[in-house]
Amino acid sequence: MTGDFRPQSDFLSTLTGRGFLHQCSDLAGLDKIAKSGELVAYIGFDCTAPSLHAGSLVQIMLLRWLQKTGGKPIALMGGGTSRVGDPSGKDASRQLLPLETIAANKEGIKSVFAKFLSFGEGKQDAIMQDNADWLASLNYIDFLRDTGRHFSVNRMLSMDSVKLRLERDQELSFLEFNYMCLQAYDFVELCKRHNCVLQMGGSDQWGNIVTGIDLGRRMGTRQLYGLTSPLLTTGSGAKMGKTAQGAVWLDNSMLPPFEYWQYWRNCEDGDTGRFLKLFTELPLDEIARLEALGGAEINEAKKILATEATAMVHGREAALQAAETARKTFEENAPAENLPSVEIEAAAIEAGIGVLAAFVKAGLAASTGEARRQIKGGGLRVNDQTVTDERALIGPHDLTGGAVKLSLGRKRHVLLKVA
RNA sequence: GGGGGAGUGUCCCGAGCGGCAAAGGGGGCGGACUGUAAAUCCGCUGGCUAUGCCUUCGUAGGUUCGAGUCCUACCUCCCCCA
Repeated sequence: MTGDFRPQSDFLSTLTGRGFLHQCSDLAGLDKIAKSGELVAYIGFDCTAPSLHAGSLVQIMLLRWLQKTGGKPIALMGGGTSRVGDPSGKDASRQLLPLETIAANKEGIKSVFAKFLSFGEGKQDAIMQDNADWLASLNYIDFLRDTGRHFSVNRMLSMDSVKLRLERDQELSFLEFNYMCLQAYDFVELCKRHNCVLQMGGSDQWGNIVTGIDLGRRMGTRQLYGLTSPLLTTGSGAKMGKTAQGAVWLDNSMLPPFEYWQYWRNCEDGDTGRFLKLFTELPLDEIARLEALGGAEINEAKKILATEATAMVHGREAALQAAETARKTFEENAPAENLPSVEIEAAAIEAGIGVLAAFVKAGLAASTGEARRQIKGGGLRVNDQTVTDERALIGPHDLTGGAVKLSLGRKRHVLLKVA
């Protein structure tokens, strides 16, 4: 997509070099602005969840690189659009969120951004905006008159996202159709308020971004630009940021640093280089070296990936600790006191707790039934001893340093600690 | 408005003569093999105080010893005609 264009700006050369660039509306034009040091850009984020997960990490890194290369990042919260509900969930299962929840979610998300961006009042400082500020008070008639007339339905119908739906005879509600209008309006509004001329996003946002650029032109803003990142999947095609246990949250209260570290450590061989470029800030030549490691040596690269990626979210100390915990656990098969833990009352241990209940309590099994099945399959271990009797009890004699180590499979370990 | 079809295991797709906790996939989890990878092979994939009990096939009723299966009404979606 980038052709042979050689960007002059630090921003675009970083993006192209690291594999962030999928499409851009005008590379040369954008490059010029980026080089001038006046680039203000935004990315929109949903605030339907209390935090962000690894699926948004590419977007977050885009903003981070923007700031590091002299630009001003804007994180736009979809507080206004969240009030309408998510249109893409076609079964009405997605509820409208109460305003307080949206507010709380915004706070959580902001704390994630704070780890990646420096916020403030300065020229290059990141800011957070909420489109509820302008969308919530929007008057329908005014909107139609001032903005609505600039949207070409013909054009919108020709966009892939819409066209596909029509061709497949899938329902496309008016509400959903309007999302791109609102998003386009956001872009224009941010341009007016903050001189923001670039919207970035995942490649699935391309149509919406272009609609915004178009609206800007019709409404007489400066020339706007759009840029998308590739939609990330793992080598085997799975969506980034989701595992069976749930999303890979970027918040230590929702996902312990150790598990975050593990997520990256367990990436597929073929993803290692790509991920190093996208999710760490190691120099490219260093990455090239790591990427070239063959066979089992690639594991060294994965550990570096895991530690670097974790350091960015949870701090270097926590990252090193996670690395050390993993080393003890997996390489030495030694007890590691910093594994994720769950507390249990002393009295319960005194009396003896059934293995089934213990694994459920530790969150390693969803139900006693599942725990039972795992035992049958040889998947559960207590202090590294495979459990064979589902009626076994865990008592004081199983404690080492006030904790029992419960394991599910090779990789998932939880310490049950006496409170 | 008229005619026809469909909604199944709370991840998805999808079979299902009145005996059904319900075939088969995919996905996921566990085991073996490895390198905490991939591929491959094997097992598991409603809940519980468990030789039994409870809840599941769009919703609510009905027939029946017994209903995912038959009947009625309703809801939702799709197709054809107007």
